Amino acid sequence: MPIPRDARKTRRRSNAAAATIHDVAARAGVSVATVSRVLNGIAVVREETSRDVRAAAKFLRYVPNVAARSLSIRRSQTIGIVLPDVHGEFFSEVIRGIDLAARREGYHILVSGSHNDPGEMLEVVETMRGRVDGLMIMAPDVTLAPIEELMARELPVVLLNAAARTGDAITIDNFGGARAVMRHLHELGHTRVAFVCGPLHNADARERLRGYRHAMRGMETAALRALEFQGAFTEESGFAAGQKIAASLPRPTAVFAANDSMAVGALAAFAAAGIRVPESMSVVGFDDIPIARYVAPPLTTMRVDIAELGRRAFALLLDIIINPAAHTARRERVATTLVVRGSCAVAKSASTRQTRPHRAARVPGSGREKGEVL
Amino acid sequence: MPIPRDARKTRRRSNAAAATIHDVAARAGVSVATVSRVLNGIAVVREETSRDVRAAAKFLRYVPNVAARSLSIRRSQTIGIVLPDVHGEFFSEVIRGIDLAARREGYHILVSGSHNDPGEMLEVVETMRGRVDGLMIMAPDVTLAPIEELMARELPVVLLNAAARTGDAITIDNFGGARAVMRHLHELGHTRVAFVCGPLHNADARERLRGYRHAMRGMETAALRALEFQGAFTEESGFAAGQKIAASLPRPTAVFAANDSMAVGALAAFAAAGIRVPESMSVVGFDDIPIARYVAPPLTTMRVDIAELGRRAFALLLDIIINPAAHTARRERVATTLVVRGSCAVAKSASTRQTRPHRAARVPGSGREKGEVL
DNA sequence: CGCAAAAATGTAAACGTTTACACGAATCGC
DNA sequence: GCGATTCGTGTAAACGTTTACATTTTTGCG
Repeated sequence: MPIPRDARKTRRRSNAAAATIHDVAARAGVSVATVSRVLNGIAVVREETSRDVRAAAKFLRYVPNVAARSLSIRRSQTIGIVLPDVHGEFFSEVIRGIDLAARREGYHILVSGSHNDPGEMLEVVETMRGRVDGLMIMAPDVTLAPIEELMARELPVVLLNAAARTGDAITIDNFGGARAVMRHLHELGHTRVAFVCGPLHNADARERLRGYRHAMRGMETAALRALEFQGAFTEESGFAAGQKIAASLPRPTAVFAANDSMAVGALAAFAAAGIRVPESMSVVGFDDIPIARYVAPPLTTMRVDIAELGRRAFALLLDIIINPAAHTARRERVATTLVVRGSCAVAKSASTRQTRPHRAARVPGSGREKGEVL
Repeated sequence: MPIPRDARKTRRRSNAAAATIHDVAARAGVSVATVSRVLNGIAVVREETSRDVRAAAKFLRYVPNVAARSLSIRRSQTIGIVLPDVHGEFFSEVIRGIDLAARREGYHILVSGSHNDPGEMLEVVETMRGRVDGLMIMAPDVTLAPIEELMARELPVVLLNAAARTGDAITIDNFGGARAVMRHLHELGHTRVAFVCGPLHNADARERLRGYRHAMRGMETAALRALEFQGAFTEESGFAAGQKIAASLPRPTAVFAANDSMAVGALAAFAAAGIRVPESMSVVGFDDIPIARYVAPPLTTMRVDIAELGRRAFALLLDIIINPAAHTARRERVATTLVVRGSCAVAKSASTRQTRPHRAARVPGSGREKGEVL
C-alpha cells in the first residue's frame, strides 16, 4: 500500500499518533540522520543544530520507537528474569536488586515467574529469546539445572543460586554460612544440635545440610541422622519438625533450621509445647527475612544480602552481553553474615554464667571468615 | 551498504546467526508471506504447504524477531508494571498474579520498582512508552496519584490500589474490610478499640482509618483521637505503637492495626510488656501475610487476595488495550475476607464464658457482607 | 584568494516482520 | 466447456530506526 511519504506525514501530525524521527527532522529542518546523531550523542554536530533538534523533539514530545531501534541495532536493552514458582519476599528483593543495577545501565527487565517444571521453563525461555539481550535464571532445584546449559550458547545466561555445574552463576555461600552457624552454637556449648532440612531437590537446602554435617563430623551416622528432620522451607513444615524435636529423646539443646520460615514454625511449635526459647532450646535460622527480628524471641540467623545477589548477577550478565567472546565462565559466591539476636543461649550443661555467650558470640557483620569457603 | 540479498543470505546461513523468515521461506520453497501466514495461523494455507513450512521452521530453529514484529504490527505484547519502592511479599504476589494472567494471553511483563517520588516515576513511565502496550501503576501514595492522569490519554493505564480520582483503577475494599474488622470486635464485646494507623499519605491507610472511624462514630472526637496511634506500616512502628498502647490509661481492650506487619510489632510489644494476648488484649491485623498464622498467638486478620488483585488488573488493562475507543473508565474493588485465628477473645467486661466468641465469630470466608461496601 | 583537508550533514540501504493487493489455478454453475 | 468465483500464493511497501558512504560546507594554510 504505497502511500506517498508526505501524505503519510500529514495524516500523522493531524491525529494524535506519536511523532517519529522524520517529524522531528522536518521541524528542525535537518535530516533524520542528524536527529539520530544528536539524540544518541554519537557524533559531532554543530551546537546550534543540536539545539534546534532538541527543541523540535521536545516540542513534538518525541520518544524513539524502541522496536525500530532494537531492530536496527539488534539489541533490546532488556534482560529477562526467570523465577521459580515460589512466593515470598525473597523474590521481590532479588528483582529489586537487579532492577536497581539494571536501570543504572539503561536496561529494562522482563520478568516471568511461576515455573517449576523444566518444560514450562524452557517454553518461557523460548518466548524470551529475541526479546532480551541476556537471561537470568533462578533455579534452585537441582532437577531444573540441566536445561539452561542448552541455552548457554545461544544467549548470555547467568544462573542465580543454582545447582548447575557449568556456565556462569552466582550462588549464596550456603556451606560457609551453615558452618558459621554451627560454630556459633558450638561456642555456646551446644553439641547436640538438631537440623531442620529444606527440600532435598533444592540446591541451597543441600549445601546447608552439607555445612551442618561437616560441623557434626565425628558423630556416627546413625546418631547424626536421628538429629536431622525433613522440612520444606515452609513455616508449616518447620512447625511439624519442631513438634518432633520437642518429643525426641534425648532432646537436643539447639536447633538449626535451614531457613527462617522453618525456624519461625519451629518457634511456634516450641511455644505450644511449653519449651522455652532460648532457656531450654536455642534456635537459629538462615536468610534473615524481615520478620526474623519480630518473632518472640527475636531470631538469631544468617543474613543473606539478597539485593547484593541481584546486583552482582546483573554485573556478571552485562559483562557477558558486552563481550561474549572474551568472557570466560565465572562462578561467584555471595557471603553471608551472622546476626545474633535473642533465640540462642549458652547450653545448660556447659555454662556457668549468662554473660559468656555475649563475649563468645560474633557481632553482626563478621559472620563470614577467611578460608571457610568450601 | 547495498549487499545483494542472496549474498546476504549466504553469509547468514553460514555463520551461527539466527534464521530469519526468509531462510524458512527459502527452505520450504515458498514466499515469506506464506511463512508468516502459517506461523500466525492467519489465513487459509494448503495443508501440505503448511507442513513444509513448519518443518523448515523447526529445522532451522526459527524464532520470529520480536522487534521486527512489534515494529510491523505496532504492538509489543508487553505490559509495564511500575511499583513503588516498598519491599515485602505483597509485591511479589502482585507480580505473580499479573504474570499468570498475562502469560495466558501471550503477554510479557516489564517490571520497574523502586520509585517513590513523582519525578522518578514519570521518568520510568517515559522510558516504558513505546516499549509496552499498556501500563499498570501501583501508587498507594496520594501525592503520586496525579502524575498518571497525564499519561492516561497516551497509553492505556490501570492504577492499582491507588488514590486517583479518575481513570481506571483496581482498589482493595479497605473501608469495607476495616468495618468488618470492627464489627467482629464489637461482637466480641469490645468498645474501647485502639487503632494503629498507616502512613497518612498512603491511600490504603486512609481508607482503613476511615472504616475504623466510621465504626467508632458516636464517640466524641477527643476521646477518639486518644485511641488512634500513628504508625508507618512497619513492624518497628507497630512495636512502638504497642508500647504506647500498653502504657495508656484506661487501656483499650482491643487493637486494630492497619496492616499485619504493625500487628506483629504490637504483639511483640505486648509480650515484652507482659500483656497477654488474647486474654487481656485482642489484636487484629489486615492483609493476612503468610507469617500471620505463625506468630504467637496466630493473628486474626483481614485477608486480601493479592493474586486476584493482579489478575483483575490485567483483565481490565487488556480490555482497554484491545478496544481503547469503546472502553469506559472502570473502578473495581477487590473484596477482603475475615480470617479468625487466636488473637482475639471476648472482652473482659462483657463476657461470661470462653466459648461465646466462637459462636459469635465469623468463620473464615464470610468476612464480607452484602451492602457493606462504601 | 584558492585549494586541500576537516567538519557537518544528507541519502538511502538495512534490520525482519506483516499485509494490501495482484495474480494464477482450481472449482463451480449453467 | 466457459466465464465467474473462490482459493492459495507471491510481490513489495511499510513499520521507525541506525549508519556507511556521499555530499556539502567550513576551516586552515600558503
